[in-house]
Amino acid sequence: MADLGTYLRQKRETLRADDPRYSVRQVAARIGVQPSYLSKVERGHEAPPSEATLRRLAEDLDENVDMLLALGGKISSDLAQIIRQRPALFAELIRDLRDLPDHAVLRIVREVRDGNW
Amino acid sequence: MADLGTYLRQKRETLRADDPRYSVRQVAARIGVQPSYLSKVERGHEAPPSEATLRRLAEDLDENVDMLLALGGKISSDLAQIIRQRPALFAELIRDLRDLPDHAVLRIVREVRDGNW
DNA sequence: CCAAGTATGTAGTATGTACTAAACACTAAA
DNA sequence: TTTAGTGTTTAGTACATACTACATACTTGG
Repeated sequence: MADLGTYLRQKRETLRADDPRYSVRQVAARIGVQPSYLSKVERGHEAPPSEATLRRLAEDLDENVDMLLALGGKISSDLAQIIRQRPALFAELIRDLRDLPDHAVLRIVREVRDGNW
Repeated sequence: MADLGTYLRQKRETLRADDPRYSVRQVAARIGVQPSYLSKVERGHEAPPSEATLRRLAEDLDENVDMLLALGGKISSDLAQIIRQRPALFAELIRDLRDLPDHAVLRIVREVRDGNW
């Protein structure tokens, strides 16, 4: 997978192709950071932004928050909290799911959602 | 649930009841920190230690690592990495599991382990 | 009672996180 | 040709994290 900076730049440039509102400066202004900072993040000259800033970026660029956070080396604080509430249980489950293919995990998601538990 | 400091002190004092090697000084020496630091952590006068230090503590006190990390507001880095590899998928699953009772989650763990997927 | 071991108080530090602020250099339109 | 917008460079900052080092005070077995 691409690193955060590369991914952000690519996405922003794509949006910018049909909308000039997606310049570094204007995106930065909308999400509340300095353009110089966003520029550095996109080029990997700066560590990934905070969770709050990544959330605003995800919204502005219409991207999946959990994905952007992951690229920034972070995990959504609401997920972290859920895990911390039952650490041993979730740790066991997640480690067991590490090698399962996507479709198998998705099947579990669906079963849980259907209430078969 | 108790906070990290209280929990650590309780556990250490319990061990110390039949083994003088579990004084603040001696535990601190074994896990490689200053006794003053461990003392402050146990009394909640200091922020939780790093993941590495919590791991050494867990081993010395024979405690569950994921639990101590959770009490310290952290998530094991290996779990974080597993989640970051498939962020959207795991995010969905974990949020769906939030309200499931322990026994239901355990059933999933067992099914995954039995290879019924 | 005193010496050894115990816990704790106070002060300070190195590194990382998450940015800001201002200036600079380029491009294209009016 | 200047001005409005673009991205970038450089320098610096406020706060958090994760401790250390040393001094002080308590406690308990011999």
